[in-house]
Amino acid sequence: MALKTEKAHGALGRKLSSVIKLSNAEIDCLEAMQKRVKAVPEGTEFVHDGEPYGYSYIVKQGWAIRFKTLSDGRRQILNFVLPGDFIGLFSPLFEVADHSVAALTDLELHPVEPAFLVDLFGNCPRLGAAVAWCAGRDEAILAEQVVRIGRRSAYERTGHIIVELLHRLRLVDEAGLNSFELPLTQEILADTLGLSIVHVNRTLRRLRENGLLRICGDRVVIEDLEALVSAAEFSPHYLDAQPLPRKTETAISAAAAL
Amino acid sequence: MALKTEKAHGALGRKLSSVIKLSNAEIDCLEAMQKRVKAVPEGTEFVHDGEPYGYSYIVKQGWAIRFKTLSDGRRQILNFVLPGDFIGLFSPLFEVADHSVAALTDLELHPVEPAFLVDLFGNCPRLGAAVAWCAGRDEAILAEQVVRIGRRSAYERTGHIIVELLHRLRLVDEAGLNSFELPLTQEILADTLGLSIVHVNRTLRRLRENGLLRICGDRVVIEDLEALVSAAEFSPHYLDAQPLPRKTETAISAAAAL
DNA sequence: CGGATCTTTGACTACGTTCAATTATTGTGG
DNA sequence: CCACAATAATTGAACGTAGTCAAAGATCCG
Repeated sequence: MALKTEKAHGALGRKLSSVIKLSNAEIDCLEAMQKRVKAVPEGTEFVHDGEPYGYSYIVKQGWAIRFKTLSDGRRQILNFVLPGDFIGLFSPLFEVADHSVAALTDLELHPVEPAFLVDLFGNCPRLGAAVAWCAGRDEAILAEQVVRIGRRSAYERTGHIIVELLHRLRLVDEAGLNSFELPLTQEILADTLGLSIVHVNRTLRRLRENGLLRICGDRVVIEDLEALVSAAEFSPHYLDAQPLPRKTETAISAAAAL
Repeated sequence: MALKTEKAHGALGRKLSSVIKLSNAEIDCLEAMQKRVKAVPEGTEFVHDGEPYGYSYIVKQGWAIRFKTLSDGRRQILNFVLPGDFIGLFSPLFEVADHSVAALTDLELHPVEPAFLVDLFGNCPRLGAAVAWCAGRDEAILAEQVVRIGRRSAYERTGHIIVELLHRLRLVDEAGLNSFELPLTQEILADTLGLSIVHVNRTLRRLRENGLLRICGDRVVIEDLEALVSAAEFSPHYLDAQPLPRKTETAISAAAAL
């Protein structure tokens, strides 16, 4: 069973490892949760606002967007869904989806049964807590998206999201030290940042001219991370990625012992 | 025990009743969760961004805001916290808070022990599911906030949040048919909607002149709800407030039986 | 009553949008 | 492998929504 301690167990495993030290039983459980694989081709909208959500998913590989569309076509992207992220974790609790989800790249998903999640909290409470941590972190990311759009300038917004993506991708081993694959058009970036395409283009140019970052093809290269962090006033603490507080760990273990 | 079916059990009870039919055992549990009461005077910031969160709370009475502040003083309010809402439900899972919370009015809170929440899912899974539903709904509200700020005009934004508040307050019996108490200055509204105070003022005037709504003192009166909903392109489905899907109910009951 | 906070309005500014056209880039079929 | 269509990126010019600055009323509250 030595293999089980060998890292991996997917992007989700890497993410959760930053929060709890996974036991063998928990690794088994995590693997059971990621048995099935479903492929979704690039461009597919596979969750539709206002329609039943269907499954919860874990993203094994690829990028997706959660978004809403207004009647006149305006679109707002809520956030990016990256490897190791959940999609629709709470969806079994709702009649219909409150947003749509589409694949930005070819996707590989692990469908997760609602019943499996329910059992998780009973059978594997530390893992359940770690999954709840994911939900809390996703909400923190969404909260930061509100601040980004509501109170930051276009220049700050654009820099800020790039640094956020760097941090999130690093956590699942999908980013280099200061560069990563960015499978986004400027239109997608615009709909994420609440800007027009034209203005995103001009803002990226400014960031490039100032020597902060460069986008070539599908790749971002951060030329001066320190300056970028400072220009965007980026603080990573909302992304957490630290072990659960000890108090909480003990409370969970106590509950498990009952 | 007839009294237990008599409605009430606080704003949270009213909210959860729309999702699950509460059994007597669940009502007992809900009451146990709301034994302690803590008063917080108007204006107090009682959760601080970057500092340990402390407790989770249930709001018994009053309004609060969750917000973030940038270094130069710009502030963005994430959302309003109303009676029956949770504050910091996930906070035990994080080292520090990713936002601040302040009382807009005098507040009465029920502090909730993390351990209590952990036990909840084991002892009272339907109630646990209902609490999870609250978390999912809060995320949906935050998602709508992103769309509001990112892709709606000032006029739409302002109308939209008023209708949202009407719906949310109705669910906990805090709103009349088309009016409610609104303990907000225009500055608070501005920081919520990502606008300047001056522009909020002008936008409210336009809404008034168009006969959609009127704010007098601490009260909003919606003069023409239909027109307001249409102008703001408001769709209430993200606020859900429907019974849990049957499939999910059965999955939860099955887990409980083990 | 008087200070503080909040609201309201005007004038000016600016950040970001819209419209339009040009130039890559990408993907596809002949 | 190239031609062509489609998509994406880039740039310019004009416009408009919303921000800033400033000052005058209104309201609240001790």
